[in-house]
Amino acid sequence: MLSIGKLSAATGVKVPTIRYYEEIGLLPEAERSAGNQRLYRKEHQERLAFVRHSRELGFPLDDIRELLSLSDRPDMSCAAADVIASRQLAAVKDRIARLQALQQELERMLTQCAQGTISDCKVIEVLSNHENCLHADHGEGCHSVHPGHDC
Amino acid sequence: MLSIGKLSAATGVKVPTIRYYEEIGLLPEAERSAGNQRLYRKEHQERLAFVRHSRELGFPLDDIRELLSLSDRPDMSCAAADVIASRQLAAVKDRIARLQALQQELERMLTQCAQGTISDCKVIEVLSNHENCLHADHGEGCHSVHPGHDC
DNA sequence: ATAGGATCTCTAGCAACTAGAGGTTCAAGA
DNA sequence: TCTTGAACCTCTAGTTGCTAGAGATCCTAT
Repeated sequence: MLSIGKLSAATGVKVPTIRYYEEIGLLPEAERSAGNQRLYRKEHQERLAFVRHSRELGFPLDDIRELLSLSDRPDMSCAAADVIASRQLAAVKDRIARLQALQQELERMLTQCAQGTISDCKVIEVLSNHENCLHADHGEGCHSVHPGHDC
Repeated sequence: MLSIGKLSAATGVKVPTIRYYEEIGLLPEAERSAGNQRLYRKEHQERLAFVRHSRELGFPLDDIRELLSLSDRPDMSCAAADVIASRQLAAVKDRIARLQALQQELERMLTQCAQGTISDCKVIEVLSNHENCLHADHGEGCHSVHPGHDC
């Protein structure tokens, strides 16, 4: 039986975060000691490790909730888990592509900056002028944009 | 003189977001019509476009606030703007590296998944076992970890 | 027995918005 | 000119995934 502090140390998840996970139903309610303190076992530790690893992989808590409910039913097909992971993979690839474009643009900004005054600083200039930017439009087009604005 | 809706259409920033930016002091308080509706000019539009583009590049609002105050003082050295952009570039590179590791791991998960049942689903298994993961430790080590936990 | 670290609950706050309620103003058509 | 309905106003509350603090209680080691 682990205290919440030990569980935290064992999993690398902070104490208030563990309580938060319990509160939102991601972890079951812990047993309590005579003095009302939470007590955990190996199975809780494993579940929490699962959550932590999934979070590190970028899964939102709702997806983790779903994955947990899947792993509780080991006789089901894993197609659902596959779908979640695929969705996540697509999101990761998309984020990488966007970030690489941003990286290019930031590098361009920085190499052009002549270390002069603000009035000829390319950083500010690039940020001011949307026209000659590289970073927009990767795949599904310019997101969250109003009609009439083409970036 | 543009209404807030026209400004929104012109910049691609949603109406409530514009009001929010004004509320937090990122944009100056707008003039008002006789009927208390906000009115904007070209300079507001430019400032908002600057904010939007910076947000797209991932700058947090506080950095944008700083960049805006820099661009208001065109006689100063642009070293400060450089610092902000460099910081952002470093953050972007770091995020790319992490995401690429995640991508690898997700792909590994998915290719190993035999489309069987949950009980032999690699997706769930990989998420359960932290030991054989590739994604941890990129540069500054395992972040946000308690002493005693080595990931 | 006691000191002080760990735990408890509760509330509030962070970024960066988004959504809704309930009320007012503006612009275009009849 | 009137009317209608879209756009605007303010205000509050919600989102995600936590984090920080207050003030009280518990547990463990000396």
